[in-house]
Amino acid sequence: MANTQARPTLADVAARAGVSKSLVSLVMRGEPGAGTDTRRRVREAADELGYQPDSRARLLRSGRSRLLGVVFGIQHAFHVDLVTALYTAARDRGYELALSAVTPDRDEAEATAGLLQDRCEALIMLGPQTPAPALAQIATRLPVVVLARGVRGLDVIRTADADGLHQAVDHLALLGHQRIAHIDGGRAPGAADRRRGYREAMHAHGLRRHVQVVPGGLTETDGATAAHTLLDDNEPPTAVTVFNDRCATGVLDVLARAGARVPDQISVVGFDDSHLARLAHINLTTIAQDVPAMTELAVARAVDRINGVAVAHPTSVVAPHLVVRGTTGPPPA
Amino acid sequence: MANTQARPTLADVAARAGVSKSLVSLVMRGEPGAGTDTRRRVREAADELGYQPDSRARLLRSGRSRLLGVVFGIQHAFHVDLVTALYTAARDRGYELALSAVTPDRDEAEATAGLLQDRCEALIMLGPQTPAPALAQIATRLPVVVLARGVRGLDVIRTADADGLHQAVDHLALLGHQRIAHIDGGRAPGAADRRRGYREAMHAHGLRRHVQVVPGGLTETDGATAAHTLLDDNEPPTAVTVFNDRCATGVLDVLARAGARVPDQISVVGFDDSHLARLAHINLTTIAQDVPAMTELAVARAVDRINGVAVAHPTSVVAPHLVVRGTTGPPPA
DNA sequence: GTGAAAGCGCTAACAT
DNA sequence: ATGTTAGCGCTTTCAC
Repeated sequence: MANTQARPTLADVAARAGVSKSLVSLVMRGEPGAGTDTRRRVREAADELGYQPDSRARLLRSGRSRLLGVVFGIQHAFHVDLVTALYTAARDRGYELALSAVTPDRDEAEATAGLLQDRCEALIMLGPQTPAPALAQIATRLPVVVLARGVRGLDVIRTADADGLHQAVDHLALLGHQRIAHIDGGRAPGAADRRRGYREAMHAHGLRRHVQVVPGGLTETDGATAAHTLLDDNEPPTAVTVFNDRCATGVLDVLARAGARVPDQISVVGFDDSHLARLAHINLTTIAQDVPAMTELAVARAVDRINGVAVAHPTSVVAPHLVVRGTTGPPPA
Repeated sequence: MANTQARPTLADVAARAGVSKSLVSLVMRGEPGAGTDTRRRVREAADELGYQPDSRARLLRSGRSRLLGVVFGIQHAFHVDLVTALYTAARDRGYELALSAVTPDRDEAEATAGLLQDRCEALIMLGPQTPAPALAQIATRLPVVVLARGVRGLDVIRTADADGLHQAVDHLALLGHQRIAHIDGGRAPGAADRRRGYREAMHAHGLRRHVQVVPGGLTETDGATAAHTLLDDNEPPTAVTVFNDRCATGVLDVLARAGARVPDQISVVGFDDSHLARLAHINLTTIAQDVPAMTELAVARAVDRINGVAVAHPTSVVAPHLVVRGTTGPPPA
C-alpha cells in the first residue's frame, strides 16, 4: 500500500536497455530514428521497470504543455455537457484539458490562477462572470476563448440566443398559442439576448400585447418561483419559454404539483438541450445549443491563437435548433 | 490579443529587483530568510512584470507536486458535491486538486492515466468502477484513496450505508408507516449495503412481510421507471426509501404527474443530501452523507500515506444522518 | 541576510 | 542509427 520505491527515470531505462537516454526518449515518443531491435529492447526495459515519462520535465524542456485550461461552474448542468464535449474536441487536436472548477467556495479568480501556474497554452472560460477588463488583462498573457458569453474584443464562441427564442416562439405560435410568456435569466450570460429574441418574435407574430416577461434565473429554484408567479395570474399564459433547461425543470415541477397538465393546459420550452432535457420523464421541448460545434470551434480557436494563426472574426456565432419533445402541444380549447 | 511576449522568469525578476534568484525564490514562497526591504522590492518587481512561478519547474526541482489527483463522474450530482468540498479540504492542507473527469466518452482508465503522468502524489477516486485488482495495481505506484465504495485492502472512506437506511425506516415507522418499499441502486457502489440495511430495519420493526425491493438505479430515469412500477401495484406502499436523491427526483416527478400527493398519499426518502435534495421545490427528506467529514478524511488519509504515516484502519466509516424535509409525513388514514 | 552553483528528468541540437 | 552536451525554470545546498 506504500509506494516506497522511487519512480524509474529515463536514465534507468537507458541503463537497463544498454543505450543512451536520447534513444529511449525517441522510442517513448514514437519518433523515427531508432533501429527496430533497439526499439524492442527499450520497450521491454521500460515495461519491466514500469517506467512512465514525467510530463512535467518533458513539458518544461520542450517549452510546451499541450494543455488547455478550462474554467467552469461545476454546478451547471450545461457546463458539464460542454466539458464532456471539450475533452473529445481537445483530444482530437492533440491537447489535454486541465480542469479548474468554480464552486461556491472557490471563485473564478482562484480557479484561473491555478491554470496560469500550470502553464496552460490557452484558457477556455465557460460563461465567465469576471468583468471584461479583467478578462482582457488575462488575455494579454495567453489566448483566452470565452464560451457562452459575449465579451467585446475577446475570442468568443456563442449561440445565436435571440434566434433560438425566435424558433421557440415560432413553434408555439404555429401550434396556435397567443399568450406566450418568457421566464428570463436575469443577468445571466445570454439572458438579455434571449429576452430580446422573445420580444422580437412576439412582435413579428402580432402578439405584442401578450408579451409577458417574468423574472427568473438559472436554477431550478428560480424556475419554481417564476412558476408560482404565473399560476397566481388571473389569466395565465398557455405557453412559456424558459431561460434554460435547468430553470424549466423547476417550472415543470411546480406545474405538476399544482395539477396543471403539460402540455394540455400549458406548454413549456427550455433552452440548452442539456442532459436534463433528454431524461425520459422530463422529455422537454427545448432549443438545443450545438455543443459539438461550439466546443470544436472553441478548441480550434484556442489552437489557432496558440499557433499565431490570423483570425478573421473574433466572435463565432453558432445556430441553435428546436428539438420538439413532449412538453409542447396545441393550446387548450 | 496575441501573447507575443515570453513569460517572465525568476531570473527576470531577480535582475529587475537587483538581487539573486535565491532571494526571489524565498520571497515568492513566503519563506523566512529575506530582509523586509528586499522582500518589498522583490514583490514590486514581480508585480510589475506580472511574474507567475512555473509550477512544473518548481515541482520538478522540489520533487513534489503537492497535487492530489481526483477521478470523478462529472454527471453525478453527489460527486460534484464531493469535489466542491475536496477543493476546500485540500487547500486547508496545502494541496491542490488535479481534476480528471469520467464522461460517457472518457473512461476511468483514461481519466486515471492522465493523472499518473502529472505526478500527482496521491489519487482520490470517487465511486470508481475499476475492478479491485486494477485499483490495487495502481496503488502499488502511489497512494490511492477510494471514496464511496468499499474495496478490500485499499484505503476507503465511506458512509455507513446500512445505518442510513435504518434511520430512514425508523423515521417512517415512527410516523406510522408499514408498507415501506425500497427502490434500490442495482450494482451501484453502496447499493448492496443500503438494500441490506433496509431489510434489517424492516425486520427489526416487525415489518418483514411488507419488505418490497423495486429495481432502480442511480439516475432520474431509473427512479421514474421504478415509480411507474409502484403505481401499477394493487396495494402500493405508503412510503418509499430511494437509493439516492437523483433517483428520488425521478420518483417524485412521476408521482406528481400521476396526481399522487407527497407526503399525504406517499412519503419519499432519498439518500446523499446532494444539492438536488435541498432545492426549495424538491425539499426532499433524505439521509445526508457527511460530505465535509468524508472529504477531510480522504484528504487526511492521502496526506498521511504520502508522508508514510502508519494507518491503523484502512477503512473509515462515516455516520450519515436523517434530514427531515417536506416529503415525509404520516401515512394516509 | 544574501549569492553562487548544482541538478530535478527530460528533449533538442549537435556530434559521430 | 546512436551518443554527447546543454539547459528548460526552479529549489536546494553551501558558502559568505
